[in-house]
Amino acid sequence: MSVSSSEALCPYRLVLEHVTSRWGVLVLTELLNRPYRFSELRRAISALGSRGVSEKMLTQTLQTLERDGLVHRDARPVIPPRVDYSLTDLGREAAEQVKALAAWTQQRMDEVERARRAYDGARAAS
Amino acid sequence: MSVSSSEALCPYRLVLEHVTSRWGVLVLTELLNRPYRFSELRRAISALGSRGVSEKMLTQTLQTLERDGLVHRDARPVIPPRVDYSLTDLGREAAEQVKALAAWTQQRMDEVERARRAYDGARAAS
DNA sequence: CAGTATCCGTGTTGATACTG
DNA sequence: CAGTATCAACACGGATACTG
Repeated sequence: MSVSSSEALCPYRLVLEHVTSRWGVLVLTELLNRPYRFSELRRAISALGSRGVSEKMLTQTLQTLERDGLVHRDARPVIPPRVDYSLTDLGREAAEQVKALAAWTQQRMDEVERARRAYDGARAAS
Repeated sequence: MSVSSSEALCPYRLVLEHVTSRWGVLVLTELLNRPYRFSELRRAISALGSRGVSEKMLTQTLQTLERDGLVHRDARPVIPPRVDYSLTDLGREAAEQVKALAAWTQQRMDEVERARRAYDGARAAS
């Protein structure tokens, strides 16, 4: 999943890729808790993922999600700059779906890992 | 999404990427209807997507999903070869989640497109 | 602080040709 | 039919440096 597949897919597939993209999932689920500022969000994601987001990727992800109407960007013209990101109503719906899928994945993780061991074991015995 | 991210993510993120990968979504939702043979599945996916799957990608996707215990592969030793793919119980659960997300995306597509036009319009007026 | 711009390595993708 | 193997192109992701 990539954030900005430039290819011509059916449009809904594109949105699906955005919300399930590497950082899209994490951004949406984090924002489900509360609004975040840019760097704050960056740190929050780095804290839970195996590795942090680059500024570039976070920017890109946020822009894509904003364009899709899932994330709201509130830029205040102050110094130093302050920008708050939050979910729109649409974004909240998406985030909840994604979170449900992620939750399912976590719940069933042990079954998946058992299946993997079985698969790998069978292959090693070739 | 990519099917086989080789990087070190938390393991559940990996499964999430598999099921939401470009072809993973389509394979799972197709198999939700009924079992398919390899080429049959290939044609079915090509029929609904904007573009077909390459044999390589379909193979890769199926292998990944099989390893995760989501897809069952039934290879009969006959000539010509015949291989049937179907969902496991685990795979059916995953497929239903994915389908729900995809369905949501389709339902809300018009809202997304309105948001996009608004976003692009605002940017064009710079 | 919140980005933008640029470069570059790498992985993923997809054609094509071939095999059992 | 159901794959495997190989190769080339390209997009993605990240590091770095810079800006308002």
